[in-house]
Amino acid sequence: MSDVFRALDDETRRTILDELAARDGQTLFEICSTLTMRHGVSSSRQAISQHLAVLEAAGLVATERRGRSKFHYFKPEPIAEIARRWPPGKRIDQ
Amino acid sequence: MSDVFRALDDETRRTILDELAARDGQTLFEICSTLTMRHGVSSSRQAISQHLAVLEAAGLVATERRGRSKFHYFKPEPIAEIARRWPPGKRIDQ
DNA sequence: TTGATATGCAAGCTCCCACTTGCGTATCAT
DNA sequence: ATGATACGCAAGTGGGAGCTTGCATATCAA
Repeated sequence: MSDVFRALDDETRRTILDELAARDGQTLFEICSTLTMRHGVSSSRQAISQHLAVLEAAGLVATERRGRSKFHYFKPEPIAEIARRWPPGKRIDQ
Repeated sequence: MSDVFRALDDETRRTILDELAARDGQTLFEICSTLTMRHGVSSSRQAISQHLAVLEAAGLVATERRGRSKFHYFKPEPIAEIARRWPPGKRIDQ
């Protein structure tokens, strides 16, 4: 559970989640490309790979290997758990 | 916006939010006491004070001064924004 | 098999974050 | 005014996170 918050505490990892939420099932190289093209991110391949490992350990990304490629899928469940931990409607203030 | 994720990436700060969500409007000393009593946390007063400053900068906690006491209130809005950024029902997988 | 592709592992470096420590300030009771 | 209470500021320290670098592994095409 604490891995989720640590994983989300990084701008590059949040951008990766945005990108996977838009186009699911990308490989590492595809993610590296789209991060450089569409978003202004220009990190190395190893950096992105380590970011994906952190996201996977947190349960925010699931992976599937086919051949020499590894496809990545966004899993929104851990984020829904965050919203359930601090629901907005417990108090009546503001 | 990135301050919210950084603020949530700390076990003590998350416990403070839990505590304020349960009993809103506590002072710094009250928070120090309840953290030690109910939860197993035993941080110094200065540490808790700095944690509250981080939470306030992120918009997760609002404060109100009366006399020499400062009362702290939990604001769930930034967390609702997180849930809105990655909604669960965008895809049909899982 | 050879070479290219796609990814993984591990050590080292730098920098930021949480915590401590010491002092300072404002408010209240006596 | 004096002391006690409740909190704030700022410098210093230790540990962890992200990034790089270099090498290793596995898959596919020729």
